[in-house]
Amino acid sequence: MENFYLEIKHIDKKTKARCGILHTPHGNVEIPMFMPVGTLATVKTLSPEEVKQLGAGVILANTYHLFLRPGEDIVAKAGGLHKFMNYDGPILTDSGGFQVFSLQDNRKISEEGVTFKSHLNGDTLFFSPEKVIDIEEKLGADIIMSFDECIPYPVSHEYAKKSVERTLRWAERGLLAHKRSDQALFGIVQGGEFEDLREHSARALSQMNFDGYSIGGTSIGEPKDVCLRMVDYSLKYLPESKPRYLMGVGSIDYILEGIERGIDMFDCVLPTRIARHGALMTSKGRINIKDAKYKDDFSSLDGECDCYTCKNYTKAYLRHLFVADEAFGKRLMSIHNLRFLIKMMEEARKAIQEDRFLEFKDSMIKKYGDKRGF
RNA sequence: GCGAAUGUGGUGAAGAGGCUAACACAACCGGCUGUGAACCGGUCAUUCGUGGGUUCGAGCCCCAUCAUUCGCC
Repeated sequence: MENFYLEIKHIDKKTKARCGILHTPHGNVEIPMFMPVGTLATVKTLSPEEVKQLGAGVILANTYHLFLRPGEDIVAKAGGLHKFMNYDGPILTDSGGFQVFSLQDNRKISEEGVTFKSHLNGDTLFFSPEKVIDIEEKLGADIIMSFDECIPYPVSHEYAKKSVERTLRWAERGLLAHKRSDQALFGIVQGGEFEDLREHSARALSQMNFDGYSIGGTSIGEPKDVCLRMVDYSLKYLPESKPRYLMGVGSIDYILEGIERGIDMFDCVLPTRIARHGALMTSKGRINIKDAKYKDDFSSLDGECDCYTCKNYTKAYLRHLFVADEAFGKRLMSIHNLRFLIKMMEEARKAIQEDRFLEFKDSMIKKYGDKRGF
């Protein structure tokens, strides 16, 4: 695909961390980046303008959810996702592989695809790699993901192998089915915690010439060292010239570990979800705004933050809004958490440019080291 | 002053003689990682207005007392 490519500007001298620009049909974005999740074609509680103001490069939306409601044909009729949700920046659609994984009890996997039951009304439905690509083409995101099976952890080598092989065949089928030339298609490395399978998956996908590659199957309850091993095994065999996307990772330490290893893109529901539930990422660690100690704390959330929330509101007010279950509170806290992560990415890019990513990472981790991880 | 009803945690209350007083809300504290998620989990009455009695055993039965509410003077 022509108008989609990664321009690597600099690689940190002491690590594999890299920074640069990802060119997409809806604008250029800097990497490494964090992508806010807007499953249902909206980052919950925020307007597209707000998301943009936070400095977010890409918004994620979900094939599975939009297929169920309102349906890809409605979105196509609206003129595609960008018009439908009034966002002119780059959009990425996840394939639904992860959703099918979380539907575990209500699905059946075969060579052809996955039969599953809608979580909305119990309808029996079917996804094949071709069907998913067809939906994603109708949705019209800039980056689309191929349909994969996200295997659980732990899992036997035997099952992981069988699954990886099938996911590779699905990747190939998706690639063949993909017709639109204005959408980048990413392949997804799987293979559980097994080095040989990750290698096989990454090598095989690399030969298929996707526009980018992502690492899937992490952040599903495995210990941190296992997660990082899976990333290492996968990354080793992926082409350096293409964007690399670590799916579903959004905690501060994991993101930094990922960047150090050469990951360019991250997405996660964590910042927005925990914000709606009253947890905030601050330069002093995580805080739960509902704690009684903030009842009369009229200081800002985070003195080092430049977001709208921190510049204009106090902890006491945020706590009040949260306790009173006011929508505005969830919005203010989502703004903050997203800005916090996005700002961290901005600082990480700068650190990479200046060959001091390791120092940056260590100082960040030191700040959070004794606190609970996000 | 007389009559009636009711007294269980911060609140609304279950509980009609038998294990550690249900449940909900509030409060307090956690968690959430390609959003089935404005969700989930934990803690929260050594004690039933008070005092006495009956009973192997009482929040539940009896007596007294206090309080509250309603009705009548």
